[in-house]
Amino acid sequence: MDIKTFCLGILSFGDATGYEIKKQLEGPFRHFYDASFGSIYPALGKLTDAGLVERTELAQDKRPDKKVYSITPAGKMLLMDALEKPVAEDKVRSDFLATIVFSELLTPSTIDQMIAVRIAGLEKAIAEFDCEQDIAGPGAHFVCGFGKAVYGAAREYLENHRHEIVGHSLLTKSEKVQ
Amino acid sequence: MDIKTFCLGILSFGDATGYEIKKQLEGPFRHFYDASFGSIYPALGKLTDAGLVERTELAQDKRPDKKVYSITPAGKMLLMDALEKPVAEDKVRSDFLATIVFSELLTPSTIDQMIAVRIAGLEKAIAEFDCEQDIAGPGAHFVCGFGKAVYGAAREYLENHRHEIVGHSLLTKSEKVQ
DNA sequence: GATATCATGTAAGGGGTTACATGATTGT
DNA sequence: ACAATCATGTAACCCCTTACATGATATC
Repeated sequence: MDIKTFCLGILSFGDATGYEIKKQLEGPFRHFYDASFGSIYPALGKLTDAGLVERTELAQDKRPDKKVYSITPAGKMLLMDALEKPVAEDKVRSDFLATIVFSELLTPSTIDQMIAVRIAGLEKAIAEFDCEQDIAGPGAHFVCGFGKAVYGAAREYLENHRHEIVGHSLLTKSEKVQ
Repeated sequence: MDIKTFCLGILSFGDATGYEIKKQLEGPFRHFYDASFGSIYPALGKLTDAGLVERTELAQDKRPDKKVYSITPAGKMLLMDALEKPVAEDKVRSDFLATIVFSELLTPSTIDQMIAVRIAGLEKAIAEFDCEQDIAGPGAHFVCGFGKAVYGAAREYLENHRHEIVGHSLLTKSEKVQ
């Protein structure tokens, strides 16, 4: 899903500024979709040019004018068509797992700490999926439940199996280079 | 983890050609790390220039010369240093979940089919994690177990909760645009 | 006094994919 | 016949992030 479609989706829940769309991506959703200002603002500009959203400028004191975007009927039609199409496969990039594959080259304490950090990160993410977020509705609820289930399983696996990976090698770095 | 480090990691298990490195990324590992020829070949060139790997050309009949790469001691040192550094957070991009967030705009049958496709994809991935792969060792085994646990939890969640998301809206598209 | 929040936007750069170029052999 | 496998490499392109530019107000 490109950033334009995502913005249309957020705007289908109600009017928002670029800044507010970005804030959505700091909640639980950031765990499976992310974007920066550098892609959000240009996307909103293009959507406006295409007549898929409308822009209302609100003058503000001592701040840039707030630009509130709302989806147009044409935008909503296009959004629904886009959502109907088969979705691309999920893409995961895990430096953590890639490092684990090569973990024979690491010291046990490094691996152990890496896993501890990862468990902490998973717990933080699970807590985020638990919180109330701006966009409610059955879709967001389902997704948060999914996140909790999957990240919970990841944490559990790490806790139950970390002993299998830590301590497989006790060589020092200079010995390993041989 | 950049592609150069990944190539060094694969080569730490044994010599390989660019083609063979790419093949590794068609097994279970592709679910958390991917790269194309367009990034692998240039990476191997740079690693060779930097003296981190060595290239042996094997002439072949009716085919481009096979170029077998092997990691040098300097390369192994650099790899171990790179692996020791704190890893970046996992990055997930799920058009599937993003679409679910906006699923109020979809017909129940579309959602239902999307979930069915996703479950099938997860089952295929789980089977891949189950197979024997070229790179064995405790790291790869741990990672495959992780994949099975996490993807299994995802499949289970979808099976147990799909009824909560399907059928929340029975409006036709023209009604929804209103 | 420093950091966070609010609020928008641009430009350079990075990391990657896709498509192209080449071409025999083997399996369906 | 057609697709897949083997085998390498380049170049254009794309999308996105990072950093920059601007600046008041509120919080710690």
